[in-house]
Amino acid sequence: MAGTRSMGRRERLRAETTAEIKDVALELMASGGPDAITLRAIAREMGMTANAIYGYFATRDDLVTTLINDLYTALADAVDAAWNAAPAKDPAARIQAWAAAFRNWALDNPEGFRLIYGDPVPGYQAPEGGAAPDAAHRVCTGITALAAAAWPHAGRLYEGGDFEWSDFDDGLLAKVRPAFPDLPPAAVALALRIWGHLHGLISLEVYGHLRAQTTSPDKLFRQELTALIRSLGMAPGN
Amino acid sequence: MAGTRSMGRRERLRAETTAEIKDVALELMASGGPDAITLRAIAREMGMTANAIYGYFATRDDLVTTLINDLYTALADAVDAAWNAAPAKDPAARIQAWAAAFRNWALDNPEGFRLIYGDPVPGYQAPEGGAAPDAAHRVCTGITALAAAAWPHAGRLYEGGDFEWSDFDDGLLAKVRPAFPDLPPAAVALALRIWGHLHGLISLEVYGHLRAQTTSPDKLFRQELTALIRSLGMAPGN
DNA sequence: GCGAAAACTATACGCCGTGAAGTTTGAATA
DNA sequence: TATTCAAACTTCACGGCGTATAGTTTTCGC
Repeated sequence: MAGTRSMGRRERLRAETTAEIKDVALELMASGGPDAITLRAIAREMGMTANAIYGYFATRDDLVTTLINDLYTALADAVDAAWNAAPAKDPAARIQAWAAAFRNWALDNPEGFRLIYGDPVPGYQAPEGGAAPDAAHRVCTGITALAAAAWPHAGRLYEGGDFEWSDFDDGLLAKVRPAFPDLPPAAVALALRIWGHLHGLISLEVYGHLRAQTTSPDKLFRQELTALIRSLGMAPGN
Repeated sequence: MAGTRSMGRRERLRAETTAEIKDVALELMASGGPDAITLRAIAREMGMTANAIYGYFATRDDLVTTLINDLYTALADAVDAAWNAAPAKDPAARIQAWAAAFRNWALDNPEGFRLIYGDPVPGYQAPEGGAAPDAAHRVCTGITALAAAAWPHAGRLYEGGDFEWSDFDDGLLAKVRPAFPDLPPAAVALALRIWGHLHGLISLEVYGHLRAQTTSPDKLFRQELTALIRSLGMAPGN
């Protein structure tokens, strides 16, 4: 927690308790799935009463929303880091690193993935401008960077499709267009499609649907990456 | 329900009650999401006691499992029908019809889609050889048919990848190999990847994640289909 | 008509989220 | 230092949930 030092004792304790609630909630989720996130269970674990948590989160759904925000931000951080760690001179390697980081995060945090991309809260609506939409836009921007890196090779394959800027969300464009001023709308559409491809395989795997079909999801994902790089007009490394 | 006529009065009533329980459960799910499937709510709607349902389903999860089986079978029927309705002479049209049917079913039955592909029951494991794995294999077989139809054009693009028959589930292969005796393992891998592509875009849309990025998911999916057909070495129609 | 089995109800237990009201605690102020 | 007051926390309560156990009613086969 940043700035803990500058707070008064009271605020510091409050911040620590808030953090502990979230930590315990994540532990419970890791061991028992999203449904195990229970105010009473958290309180039990912390030696408190369930109602005490209402001093920190207005409602159980509020707590879950906060967890989603945190997790989505962590996911976005992870893929950004992988992207930045790969050599900028080698777009194919960057793309592979990005996608592999995405899948690895999902496999390492399956319950987190479910919480982010599933819908644990019935009728849950992400608040406008919250951390989760921001993280979602970061992820999409990452894929757009991926598409942008490949656009010199792939553009001629995917241009057209009569996409216009008005087809996309303003918040997303606010992140994407300044970063890649020369990119056409078709490139953003390509990015969203790539997102869909990766998300599909990963979520089938995380939710256990792939397991019923193949014993080698790793191999399948590797093949997917190779095909992705090729479909972007580039040559896959190693 | 088949064979209703030949049953005794008792069995008939029993079958009707069972069907009503499932119907009410589906209605509740449609209006309030999977969490609204509650034994007490169903019983209330039927003018019964919640415990009466235990005469028909051993547990709430059993009921949900049955619903998943029914829904997955309905989905498999829908895509099979679309496939068969398109002219066999035009593989591209068949593929497009299949994929469009998949998406339409999902958009028409979003809660059903969640029930099938999400994980409403924590730690839920599909029983071996049940209706749901069977429907899953049917869906995968459908996509394999799709890959098989395109294999004459697409094979050279996707062969290799060192896939072997042992990489795939026996139940799936039992359906796939007799139907397409000449197909190599790489074609099944391609089919699973295509499944992933479609599933990804559709599930992002059903779960509301696409809405935060684009206002034209239809256009995006149309583009996806065009790219799919092209990536299979064929020419997209209209 | 009768006995058995099936269908259903009644009651109860332990979970859950959450609201209202009361109590403790600790920091700021007079 | 004594007082005050808000924050932190507890207690009690309500209704909803799945489900186990036991009891009651209905209905079919003989």
